[in-house]
Amino acid sequence: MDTCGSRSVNKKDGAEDRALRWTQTFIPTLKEDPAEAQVPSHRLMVRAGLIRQLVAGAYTYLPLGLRALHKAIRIVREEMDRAGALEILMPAIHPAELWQETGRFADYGDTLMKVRDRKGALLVLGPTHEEVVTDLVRNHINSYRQLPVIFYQIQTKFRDEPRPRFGVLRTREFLMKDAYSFDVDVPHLNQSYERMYQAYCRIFDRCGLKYVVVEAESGPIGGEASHEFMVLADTGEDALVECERCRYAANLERAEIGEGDTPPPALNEKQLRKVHTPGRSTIEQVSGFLQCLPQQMIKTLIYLADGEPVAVLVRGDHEVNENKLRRVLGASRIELADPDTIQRVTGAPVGFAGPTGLRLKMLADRAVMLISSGVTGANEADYHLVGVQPGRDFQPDRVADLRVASDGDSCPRCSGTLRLRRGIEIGHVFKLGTKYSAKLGANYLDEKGQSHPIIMGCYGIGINRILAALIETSYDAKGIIWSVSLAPYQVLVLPLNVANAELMRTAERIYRELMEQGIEVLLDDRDARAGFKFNDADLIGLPLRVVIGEKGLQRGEVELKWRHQAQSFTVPVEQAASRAASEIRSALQRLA
RNA sequence: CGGGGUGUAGCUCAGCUUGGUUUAGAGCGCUUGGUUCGGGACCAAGAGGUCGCCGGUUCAAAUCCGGCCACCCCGACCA
Repeated sequence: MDTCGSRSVNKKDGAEDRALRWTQTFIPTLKEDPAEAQVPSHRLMVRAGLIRQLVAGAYTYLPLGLRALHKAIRIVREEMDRAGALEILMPAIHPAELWQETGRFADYGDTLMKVRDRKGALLVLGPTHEEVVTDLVRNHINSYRQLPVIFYQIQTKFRDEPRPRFGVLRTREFLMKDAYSFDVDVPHLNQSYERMYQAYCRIFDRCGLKYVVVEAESGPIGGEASHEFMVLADTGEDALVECERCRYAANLERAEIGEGDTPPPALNEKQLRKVHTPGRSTIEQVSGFLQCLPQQMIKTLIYLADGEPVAVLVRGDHEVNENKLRRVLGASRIELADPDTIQRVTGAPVGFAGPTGLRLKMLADRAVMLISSGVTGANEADYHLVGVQPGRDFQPDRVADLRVASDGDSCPRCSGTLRLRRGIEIGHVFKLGTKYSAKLGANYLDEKGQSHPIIMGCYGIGINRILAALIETSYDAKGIIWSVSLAPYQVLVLPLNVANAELMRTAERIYRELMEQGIEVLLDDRDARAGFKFNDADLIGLPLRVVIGEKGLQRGEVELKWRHQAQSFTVPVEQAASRAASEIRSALQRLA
């Protein structure tokens, strides 16, 4: 590109600091909110000139956004290296056959992006890389002497999401740090896992994020244990619970519930009695019709566990947690039964099933057993039973924690209370075990020459989400409030009047001195009014602002202001750069 | 995939119901000149649009009808 063309208005600028002068870089700020942006991070990232959308779920990172992204990448890379993980770079295009080997070609379904090459061969755009690393390892690692090893990469992933949304929070193309550990046995896996877990804590601490670590379901990736790193935000897509008293926290998909359920008020019905409830099949309809509370009702759901029908009882105001159900039953596949099956096993249409007289394997949530007199379906169309007493009128085969936790439930670990929160998932660590190594034949030979599948773990971080999550939790009415560690630049030098030569000389000097001290600085050399520049400064949210104005200069002073603080302070001109530099250094120190 | 919404200038939107005085508009942004200059200034003159695409109705379509596409929202789904 020709840099000497029409844009070189400021002739004194060399190419070397182009990115450091506002007039020479590209920061397209917007005064108005973009119509499509719903959440704060999306709105502000667009308005502050960090990103622009190309299609649904794919964004261009502009210079400011890219700088912040690079900051996050750098922190992640430093901590991965420090934890002893080895950086590699795997391809984004994978042969479909590799995915068919593990069965995930089918499991991933439409989320997998597929392309055909010129020969007609089917390729997959990698949504994650278990298959590819495991293929690498099976071909090149075969001895216990080569273990343990952790590989990681920072690479673009592709997932054809059913619904990309919330700006950079859920996209079809995104940057992910994915790491994979390989160990000889579970104790060693646990060590690798712990190492990654600690590295994640350091990464997110350094980013300045406030996060909680929650116990999580491992999802379709499989495995036995997993934790998610969540940034609490009302706009987050994930629901989780957090104990008010102890450190217990879990994704809602996983959250256990303590035994402290309080029984609902008893009905006035002591005897079992059949009542006519024409056309009332939902909890809402029946409780309204019979003038009872939903929590006095017993909801009877017929599930198919690996094809076998089972009855699952929960209180009317509760929901079944299918993950818990699957685990309790030891089943691999759980689904709600179809209407035909329900008619066949209960003798009634959907909405009238009940435990009394039901000849089926029956599981009940603990809260159900505390109902002293309840309402439930009569296994007969248009009839319900009232005065139902667990133990007397039915006896489940098993009582367990089967429901989705809700706000106010008791903590499974202490006597505290669980609170429902929303969060943004920024990192996830899993113990995979041998799921992939067994399928792909990634084995090692032990000291005795015996072959075993390698024990794996996998560890992901959504790099783009780090930025979005930070902004989502750190902004005000004026704009973004960056942490020092992720900010695209650390200091903004803002001369108020670029036409004043002496003032500009001072600004340039402070700017040079800051650069010499290794501080990342942006000089707002635009010929614009003060208010305009202040508003843009607040919008892009650089941590420290140095304002050089005529009045201050007459007193020999410049103004320093932290973006996150309301008050500014003045320092003598000659100390401005060193003071700003030391402020930044100590702020960085606090995050390290 | 189901339901809803929106596509008009770089951005935010009006105009569409009731087709023709609209030669397609406003504000912001952009260009030029001037006045201003510590919290999104003012005046003047400009540049910028196949009204998402294709077809239909009509003497006449941004406006009515049909189809398609894109984007957004709710749900389902999902790291």
